[in-house]
Amino acid sequence: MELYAERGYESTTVAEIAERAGLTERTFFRYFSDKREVLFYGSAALSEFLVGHVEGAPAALSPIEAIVSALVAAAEGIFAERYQFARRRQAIIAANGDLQERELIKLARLAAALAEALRQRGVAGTTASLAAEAGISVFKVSFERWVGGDGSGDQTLAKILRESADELRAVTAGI
Amino acid sequence: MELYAERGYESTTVAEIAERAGLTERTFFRYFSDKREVLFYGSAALSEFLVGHVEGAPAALSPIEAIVSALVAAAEGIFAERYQFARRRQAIIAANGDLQERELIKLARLAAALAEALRQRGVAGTTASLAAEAGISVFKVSFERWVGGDGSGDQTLAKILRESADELRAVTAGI
DNA sequence: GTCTATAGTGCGATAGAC
DNA sequence: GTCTATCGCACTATAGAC
Repeated sequence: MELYAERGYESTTVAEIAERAGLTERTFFRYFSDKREVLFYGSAALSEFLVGHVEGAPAALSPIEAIVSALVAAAEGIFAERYQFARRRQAIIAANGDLQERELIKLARLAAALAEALRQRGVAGTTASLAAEAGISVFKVSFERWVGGDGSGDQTLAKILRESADELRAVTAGI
Repeated sequence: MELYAERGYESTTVAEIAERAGLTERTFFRYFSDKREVLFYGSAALSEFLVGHVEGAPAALSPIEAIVSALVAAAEGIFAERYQFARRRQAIIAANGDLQERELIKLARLAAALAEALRQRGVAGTTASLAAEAGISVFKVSFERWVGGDGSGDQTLAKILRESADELRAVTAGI
């Protein structure tokens, strides 16, 4: 992140990253399948966190409620104390198309994992996919608003998530 | 597409594509910014089609209705007569992660363009983003169901889109 | 059209941990 | 003595500079 922030993602070579880390290039590629992946280290943990919450959600919760409550839990338990980190990381990603692509596929895989967790709760296939995709849409829009703020971080991600979820309901009510 | 289908995306080189097309490698890269882009030739036209429909939609339509009706128009005007092509193309993309990433960023940019078209209609920023993202979610889920069918194509994409949009409304009503 | 930097892979050697 | 992490090196293809 230091190097990507200093000189940009594209003009940073893997050799430079490896050198600063005191390793060889070959070892970098042992840990990270490619040059982008190093920025997405925490995504597996986030996925497990969210899937666990959906699995453990009260049976009374509707599919979309299970998803949104998992997202809110992550906002409070994971993201709340990482505001500055999230802003720095997002600025790097926003500056490069390849990194945006990687971010999008991580979110898509997350949606797929959440849909599968819903199916385990007995939710029908298409319903599960739509609830998960809608939840990720809420997350994307909310996260952008959160890190795109003035830097004070006074609006919590959890609050923005709840507002956006409400607004999605209002928006789709018109179908 | 022939080469990617025959031997897979990864084990096809740009040199081979250029050779079959009777061109040099250098010329391939003049037309396509990278090896993946050649599979996404039509995406600009699709974006213009959808944005045009949203811009020209009756003022009475709600944001989400404007999006869904544009998608249905594309299903009928563009995709309906390209079912086998869509299936072949999607099979190639489904077999490779890099291609999936490119597909996702195309859809994300499409969502951004649709959101912007809604803002031109006077829709508030967050509402526009959520309506566009929700619309693209419906499209993704619907398109997968369409090309993932038994190959008969008896279910039209337009019909699946309408059903999925209805189901999204039902799903989000529970928020 | 020519040339070159860099990402990423395959394979084998080596060193250290337990 | 086995297992695992790092390293060294050769090699290819993409993609960009000129």
